[in-house]
Amino acid sequence: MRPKDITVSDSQSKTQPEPGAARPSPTHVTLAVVLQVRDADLSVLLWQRARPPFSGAWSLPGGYLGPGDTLERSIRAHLARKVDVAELSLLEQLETLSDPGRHPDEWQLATAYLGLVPLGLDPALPEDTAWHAIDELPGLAFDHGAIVLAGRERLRAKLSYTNIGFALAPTAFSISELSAIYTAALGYPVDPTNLRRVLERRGLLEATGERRAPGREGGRPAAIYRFASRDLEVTDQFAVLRPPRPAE
Amino acid sequence: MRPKDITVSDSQSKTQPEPGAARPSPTHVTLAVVLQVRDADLSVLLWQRARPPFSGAWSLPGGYLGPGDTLERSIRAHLARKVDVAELSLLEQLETLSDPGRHPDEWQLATAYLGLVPLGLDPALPEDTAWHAIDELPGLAFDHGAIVLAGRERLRAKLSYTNIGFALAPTAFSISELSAIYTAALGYPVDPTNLRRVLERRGLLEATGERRAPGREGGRPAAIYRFASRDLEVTDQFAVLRPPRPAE
DNA sequence: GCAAAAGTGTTGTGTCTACACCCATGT
DNA sequence: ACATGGGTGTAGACACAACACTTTTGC
Repeated sequence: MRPKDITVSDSQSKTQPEPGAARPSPTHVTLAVVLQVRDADLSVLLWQRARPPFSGAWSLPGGYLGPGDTLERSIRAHLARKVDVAELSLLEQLETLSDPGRHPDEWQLATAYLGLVPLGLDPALPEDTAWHAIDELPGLAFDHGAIVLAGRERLRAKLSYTNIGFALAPTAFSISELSAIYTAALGYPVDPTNLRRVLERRGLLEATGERRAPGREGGRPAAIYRFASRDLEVTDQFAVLRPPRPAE
Repeated sequence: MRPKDITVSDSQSKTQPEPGAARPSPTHVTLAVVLQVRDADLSVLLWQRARPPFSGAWSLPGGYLGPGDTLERSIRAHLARKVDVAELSLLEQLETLSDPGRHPDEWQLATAYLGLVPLGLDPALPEDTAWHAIDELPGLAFDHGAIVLAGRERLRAKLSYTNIGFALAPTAFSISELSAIYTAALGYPVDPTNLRRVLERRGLLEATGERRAPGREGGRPAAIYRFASRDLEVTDQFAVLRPPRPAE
């Protein structure tokens, strides 16, 4: 009844692993698609590889899974070397990639995570790390380009039927700021008027009572809101936020 | 710049892995939540463990990842020992679990898949394998109970905004049969009248022109339909199929 | 008073549920 | 004929987009 294709790590028959060759057991890395709205663009945190393979190419931050770590602890630890982990407002698993050809030199599995950073934070970054607008990505190392797109799609879908917006927004914000965040993340304009009504109907939004002082050009002061919860919740199983109807 | 917590599989500094103890590299298994509507119940394929840990307990089918395999090839191969793989109408990745405590004896990662089998097929099963109605599950080994629930949730959500119904339905069916399938999978009644209109509006349904001969009790013969596509497609990013409004 | 920015009211539309009604067949 | 099950028509509920209008501020 025991699977017969085990080689290493079988507690009964202990074989010496053959390093190099056709490695019997894969290495495992964790990666993260860390997204933030910066300057009205949805951006991703990339790291420039210093050595082969893909030397010089941009890639997702991450690294090997350490002994006894969970996947989540691993990616948090690797990210901590790039960004202050306390600034991550959300971290969730995306998928695990296993194509044997995805790494040229070794058999490597990769578990990808989606991480979000609220607007406004600007963590200090190491030299080899930078934000890139997701619409103008360079070619990425390995299969990382596809992973970034998967992360963006996950975010876009969840904006519709969960309160995930809290993870992109600062703790307090005006409705027009929030609308700008949704617009950047979704890639199409989101009407502030209707956005507020949708989020209010679902009980996601709370008025703080404060108001933002208007700019030098005047204008009515904006009311300041916060999200009622800062934990991910599915608010509408069957959701919302359609793109605008295309003009005739 | 290189992650510092690597042990094995670092091509520069080759260290001898320490087997046993705190194993430096995890084992990796693939598991599948295989679902089918049987007798008006959504059911899952389970396998009764023959040896410790959890000897005698029911668990998800699967096994170790073989050298050079992708995760998907691995779970297909393991499932082939239980069910004819040709009968799987859908297979997609769910999540990868990595809690070090999830297996009592070894450090083991598990990647779970969701598999679907169309109504009507009744594959021959080995002695130690059986279908269980998902609403009356026994306690499962490891963390498999939670994985089953995750699989069911994924299915339920996708019934709303994709054409995933094709994977639960036979190739040809009447609307009332299809409604029974959706009802079993979702756990609440789905009106056949409206189900047809929703699926037709989205262009998912095709009339074959044939009709089903009525039963011994008479009745109008049912028109026979098929799904227009048998590949998974997201049909409505922002979807549908609400539970019935609770009666006052 | 006028421009600018925020917020409210209102209308219209698409998509769904609910349910009454009509159709085709067997006995 | 009438019971049984399938199919159609229609009305109402809702949630949303669109957009005109009103409010509040700075200059």
